[in-house]
Amino acid sequence: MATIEEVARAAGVSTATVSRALRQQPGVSERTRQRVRTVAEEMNYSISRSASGLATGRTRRVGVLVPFVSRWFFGQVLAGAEEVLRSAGYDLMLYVVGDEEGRERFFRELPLRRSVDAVLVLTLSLSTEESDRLRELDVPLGFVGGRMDGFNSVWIDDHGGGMLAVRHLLNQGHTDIAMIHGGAPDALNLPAPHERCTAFRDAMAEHEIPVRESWLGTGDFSVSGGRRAMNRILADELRPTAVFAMSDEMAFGAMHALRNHKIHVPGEIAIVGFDGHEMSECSGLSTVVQPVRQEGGTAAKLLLEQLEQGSTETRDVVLPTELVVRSSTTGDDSM
Amino acid sequence: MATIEEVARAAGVSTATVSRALRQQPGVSERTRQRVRTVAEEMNYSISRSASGLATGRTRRVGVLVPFVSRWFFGQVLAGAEEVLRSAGYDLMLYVVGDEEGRERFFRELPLRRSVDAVLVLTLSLSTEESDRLRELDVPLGFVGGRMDGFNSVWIDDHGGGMLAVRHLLNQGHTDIAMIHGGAPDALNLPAPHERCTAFRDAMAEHEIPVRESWLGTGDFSVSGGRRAMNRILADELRPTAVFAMSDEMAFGAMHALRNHKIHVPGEIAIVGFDGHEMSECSGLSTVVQPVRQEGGTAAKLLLEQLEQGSTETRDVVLPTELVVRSSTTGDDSM
DNA sequence: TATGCGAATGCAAGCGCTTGCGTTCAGTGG
DNA sequence: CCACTGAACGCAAGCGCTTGCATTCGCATA
Repeated sequence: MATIEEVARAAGVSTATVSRALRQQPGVSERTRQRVRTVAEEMNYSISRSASGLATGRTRRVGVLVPFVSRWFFGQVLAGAEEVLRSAGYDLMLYVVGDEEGRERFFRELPLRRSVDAVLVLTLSLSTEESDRLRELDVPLGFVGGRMDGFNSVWIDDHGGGMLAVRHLLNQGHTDIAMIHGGAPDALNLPAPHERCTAFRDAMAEHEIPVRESWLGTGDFSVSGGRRAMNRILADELRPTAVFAMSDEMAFGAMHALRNHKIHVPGEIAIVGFDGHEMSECSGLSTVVQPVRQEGGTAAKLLLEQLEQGSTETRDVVLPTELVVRSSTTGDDSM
Repeated sequence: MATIEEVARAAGVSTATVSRALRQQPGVSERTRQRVRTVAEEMNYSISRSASGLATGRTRRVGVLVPFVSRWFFGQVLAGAEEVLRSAGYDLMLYVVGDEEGRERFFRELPLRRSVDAVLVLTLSLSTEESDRLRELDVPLGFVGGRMDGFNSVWIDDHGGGMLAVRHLLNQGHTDIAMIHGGAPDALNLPAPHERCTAFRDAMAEHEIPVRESWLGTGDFSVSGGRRAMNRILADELRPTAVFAMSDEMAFGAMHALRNHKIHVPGEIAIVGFDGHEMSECSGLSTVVQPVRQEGGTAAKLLLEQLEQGSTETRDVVLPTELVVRSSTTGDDSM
């Protein structure tokens, strides 16, 4: 594997010139630059990131933290970020810090210290200590899923989105509305889920409809959780006529539960989700669509911009949501 | 950010000793080792991967290639690999090479040259040139989803799994069986999908049942593709009584299509999938479960083993599949 | 022809580690 | 008491780049 030294010798120039030529820096004549490039290509030369990193102090690598990779939402966000990073010539180092143990270890050892130019946190709720620990890294930071001091933040209007969903149900004439939320401390205790909850209560309050507590279920953002929550709600003496699920996956679970109970959707119970999961269309699920990939991509872009400017100034971006109505809330589809 | 130099000075030893102490190498007394460790911790020292990499020629990084991240299957495999790599102290560099453009660029530039100790390819069918290009890297290679020369390979018995599924249908008395496969050149043109197809034909042949070509649909491994395929099959003058879908996601799509046509599952048409997708349980889908996470984890382990032994010898591992029967093929569940 | 001046290029000192080898030193057997 | 030994430790030469500064060179200007 050729080194810059060998390329320099082969091209009859110094290593300095090779370095400058290959990195498009000024101070090299066009003739020389071409020759160096050709020689380098012929020798199948590729720069040693380690050496380059040592010399410059920059790694051209971005660390990305996710709680899971195997869930649709995170996969999408990750894909969006990866695409932007890759086309900017940055490598992406993936850290999955879902379980408590891995997480604890991650923040203790902080393996990305000195090995990453920036860090992107995807929808992972950080404790104060954890975010401080990241700030100590002294590199540009990005966050998807809420606003965060010192982080370039990208999020959606969760409250607005939630209102969209619940008002839609209310407009259909529903008053007996149940809600399936994420989880106890709201699962990942992110602002997003909480906002959607608040939106539910606010929309109900708008119409002066009291919220029935036994119609509030917990589904930890999973399909099976959604099903369990729905079953629990159905165990109540009264039955709602509509359900607002805070994620599509929980909505899917709920729909399965309803099917098992032979309860017709939307005839007997209407249901609306949140996310715009790829399967929502097939399932005929009405949902609040968020631009998932774009969230990851935008966050990556903000990060790269800050990296290039070398500034410490962070930016915030709020992305739009949109209600897509399907057969799970309107009877006009065969269901 | 402290360097080894500063730690050495603070601990009153040479950098050599610090290096050896921290890396658990012999030649340091226990007393010294402890002192160094304490000092390093106090100073919040962390090694510079670049410098270390330059000096040793090893990066403690593994490159992972995936065609997508946002699909359940890939997410799971990736998660399995990540976990193993992380706990072995390796960082994972993610490369998504789904689209043709990114892929072409990836193999041309080969950004992981010199920046990775090993490469893991997840269910991505490589052309001969592409795999040769990886072999040129001269690092241990791993592959999930089939056998590959020069790669530590992990796969499942796709043919056996397919037989399991189809025989199950046959045993239920079905003879009119349709199949939804991945895609034209079998989508990612991996051995796996092809094997499952062959299994279908073999199982049918076992029972001397001819395959009806108009009951073979193409669903590109997606939910919507599965739905389309099912619709196309239903457009045939004859209607099958069972369907074998080569992936759960396509099976989900097919089930939605059936529901839209008000065709009862399994009463009128039974359906069996392949994968063990997390939603298969909720959907009551019978399926051939494969140990997805484990596939990623095993491949990572093989890679690490080879890395540690420094050998060039690769290994192959075949993981088991299992048929899980649910309500989509047996009527005993309310569906 | 002498002089000046950019542009092009080379020199060499790092960047922060690792590691082969030499040195020191306490302990041991003769 | 001395030579010897092995463990513990330090020296310093890299690893392959980048980059500030010095040098060279071609060419226009005086």
